Amino acid sequence: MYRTHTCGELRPENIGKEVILAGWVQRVRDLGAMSFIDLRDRYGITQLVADENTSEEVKKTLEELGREFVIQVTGTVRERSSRNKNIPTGDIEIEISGLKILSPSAVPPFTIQDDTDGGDDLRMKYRYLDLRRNAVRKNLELRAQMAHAVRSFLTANDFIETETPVLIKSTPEGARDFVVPSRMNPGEFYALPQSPQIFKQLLMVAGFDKYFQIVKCFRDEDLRADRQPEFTQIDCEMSFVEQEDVLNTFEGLTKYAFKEVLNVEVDNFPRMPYTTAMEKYGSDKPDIRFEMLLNDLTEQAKGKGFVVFDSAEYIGGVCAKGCAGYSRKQTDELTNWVKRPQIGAKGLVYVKYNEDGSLKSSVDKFYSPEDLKAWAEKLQAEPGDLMLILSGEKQPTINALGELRLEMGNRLGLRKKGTFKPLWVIDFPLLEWDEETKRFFAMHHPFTSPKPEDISLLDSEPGKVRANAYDLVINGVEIGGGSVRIFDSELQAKMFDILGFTPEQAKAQFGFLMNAFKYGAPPHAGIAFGFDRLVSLFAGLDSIRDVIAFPKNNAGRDVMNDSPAPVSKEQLDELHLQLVKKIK
RNA sequence: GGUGGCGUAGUUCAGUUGGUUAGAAUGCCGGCCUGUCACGCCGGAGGUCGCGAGUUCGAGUCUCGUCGUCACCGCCA
Repeated sequence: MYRTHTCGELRPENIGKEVILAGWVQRVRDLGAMSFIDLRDRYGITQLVADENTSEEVKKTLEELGREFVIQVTGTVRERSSRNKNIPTGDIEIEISGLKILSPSAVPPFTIQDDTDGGDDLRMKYRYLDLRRNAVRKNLELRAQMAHAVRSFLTANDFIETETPVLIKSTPEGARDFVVPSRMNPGEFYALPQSPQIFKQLLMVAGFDKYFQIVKCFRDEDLRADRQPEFTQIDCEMSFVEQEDVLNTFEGLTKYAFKEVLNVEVDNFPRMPYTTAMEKYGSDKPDIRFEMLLNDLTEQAKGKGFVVFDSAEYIGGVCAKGCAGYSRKQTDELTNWVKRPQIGAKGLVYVKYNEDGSLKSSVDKFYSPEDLKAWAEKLQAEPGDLMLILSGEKQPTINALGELRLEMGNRLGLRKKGTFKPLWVIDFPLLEWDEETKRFFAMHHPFTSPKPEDISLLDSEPGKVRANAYDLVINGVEIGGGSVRIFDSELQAKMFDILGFTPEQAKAQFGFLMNAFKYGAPPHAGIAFGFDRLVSLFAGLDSIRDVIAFPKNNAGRDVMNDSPAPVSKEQLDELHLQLVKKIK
């Protein structure tokens, strides 16, 4: 037996007890005639003590100890003469009678403590050491708790957890696939799934009725703080349901997770049409922790001789509460902020609605106080507020205003981490026009059903057709999305046609699904949550890397094992692969 | 594919207008220390200033390139 207790469990009631502990040396404090050692495992820290009663043999071993040595210690629990209120085991200590080094440690490159001195790069390279730190391990414990909560909720609701293949067929739609060469089938490739989409629909045809899986998905696209090449989804599909059934079920799941894991009660989730989200929040994933809604000023601001506005397709603004006192420096700062290439606005017009009711703007030359008053009314600005106005082409300007709204929300501290405001964004457009290829793409995926009342528009105005598609958004983060699927072969064929597939192409790509639908496909709908994002949201983190045990960097590299890496000539030969040009 | 930030001791950082021998803290090593818990005190070692060119009498500092890393835009049905 390596240990009788963990390093987090001994208390005064154990005093006098003979125990064996094992763990890592957090720190040795050598006071000369006596020494203290903090012994750490994932459960906590227990203080070991050696003094004049300690054997020479133990003392000798003590001298060899360094940080992160793995040791086993035998001893007696005793009361401390000076207690430490900061740790749960702070009332006791272990008087060492036996000490064994199980495994020595090189000096670690950074300190294993909550406020480590290690930078991100270094901690990634030595991820196994970083994971010893409380702060990092706690995120993964939270992740495990959440996975457990999800399983228990969905299992209790009759969902069947089913695994689907990881080696599947590449499809041209959507993100780039990771491809895997097949040794046994020269010149042919598997792809890793971007999601188990088609398989879960087949499970519905199979009559599974309610399916879920916590599953890895893979997308070969450029990364961000909240995007990894491999990530985890809570993937679900249900039969004989309508949109409302799916929304209610997964609203229930989300609330259950909040309650179980964080003990937080969240309000019912509002439903917001996509068009409202775009027009009022400038985003399809609105952060509704604060108001500051976008408002259209095109009508009010046009035709007064200000050439920038007069030539603009759209003029819109937001009202920053209590910011009328902003200095020239602050407004200049905001102007520069919106002019950054990432935001792309040409400039920023501001109107200060002073406490005394007067109005001061950067365009006073063109607008009378009455004009500005009308703006204030539209933006619901009151004395003391600052109105910020952008103009230009409609869509880019709305996007920029949405970004500006979030930035002001940040500056005003309106985006608090512990506050959770989920909502459903619904009625997404079915199709998206791509300028480059001059064709429509499915905004969600090709199996998403149009709203029945919009089906008549499919031929005349495909861009206006709304889908039975929905996203769960929490605090401006897209947590998940899904749709009601098409289960009618004829409608599905029409969709493929609109998406530019010939019947032959459609058959080659999705023939087995269409074939399956011939044998009695139930109406079905589904949803998938980004599990990593959900965990990082619960943890109050901005990067999903912190909730993944071994994440990749933003170039998709694992800096710990230095992958991806070249493979040998023999491996390539076996896979019937030849490199076109030598890299590096 | 693009924009920007960062790269100096094991680590986190400072380094003035381009100017003598590149500093601090922490960690590490040695010594002292009987109640520490961020122990304390004394001493010591530790540097390819990411790499390569260039400008200059002289480059950690300026220029260009390159590599690494982070954030963002494009991209991610």
